[in-house]
Amino acid sequence: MDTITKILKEKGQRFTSQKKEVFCILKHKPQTVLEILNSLTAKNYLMDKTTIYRILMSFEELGLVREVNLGDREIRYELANNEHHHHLVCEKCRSIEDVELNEAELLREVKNQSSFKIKSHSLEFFGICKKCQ
Amino acid sequence: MDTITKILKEKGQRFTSQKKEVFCILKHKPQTVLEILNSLTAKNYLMDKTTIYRILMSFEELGLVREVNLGDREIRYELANNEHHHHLVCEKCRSIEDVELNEAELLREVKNQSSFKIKSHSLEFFGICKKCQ
DNA sequence: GTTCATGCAAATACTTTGCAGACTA
DNA sequence: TAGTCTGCAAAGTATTTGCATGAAC
Repeated sequence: MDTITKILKEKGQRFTSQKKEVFCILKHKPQTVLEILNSLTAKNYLMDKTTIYRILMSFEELGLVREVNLGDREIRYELANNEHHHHLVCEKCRSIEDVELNEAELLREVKNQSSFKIKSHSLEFFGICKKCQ
Repeated sequence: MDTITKILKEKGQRFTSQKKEVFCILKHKPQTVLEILNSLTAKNYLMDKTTIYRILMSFEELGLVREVNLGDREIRYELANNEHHHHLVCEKCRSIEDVELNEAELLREVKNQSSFKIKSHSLEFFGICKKCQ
């Protein structure tokens, strides 16, 4: 929460209460714009949809937030600075579990194959959760 | 192209020329609905947008097609049975490079951590391509 | 011939834009 | 106080739905 103010300040941007709320709500899990809106409403924090779109766009450009696709034709957003982790998505109940993996080996493999300069990656697993099996 | 007719038949579905065209167009690269429409138009094959939506939805349910997110707020579709591979996406020019990786080790790691039954996964890398560096 | 699929039109839903007023620094 | 940000309204896109016609088997 401290880095965010610094990053915003560097770009001459303001740290508003709306930005704070969006940032906090994203700590829980990746969410679509509508889900974020609903989460905020549930917390009794009313905010216009447009503002959410604008904040997400700005956060994404600043590298604070990244997109996640959980395979249901929706784009979700999650914090980028969170401990880097990946998702197990249940195709039945759509629940999300987190896993932490060591992907150093993978990155090395890519480096060997290509002169592409990797800055980030996204890795999602799809299947059936314990409950639904 | 043979498996597809079989899979469709099993579900009592028809193999139409529209489905064939969508299937073929997806061989080249992951594309959004609009991109598919444009690719087909360029080939002089006119098809209604609605039909593309419906075919993609059906292909996805049958496991023939999967979603890909290249980080630009668009959902693209690609063939699922293609040799399994991953993407290097250039954040500057938005070009896509393919890589093949051995992810057996990763899958094993997940298995150790969770009783989730994995059926598929998606892995994308973001960064800067050789040209744009 | 039966059943499923497509195209068109219309209805919804989602996202972006412009601008006046509010707020941060 | 200057300059950014927000909310509202409206415009612009994208996606879904319903139904009549057409195509596959």
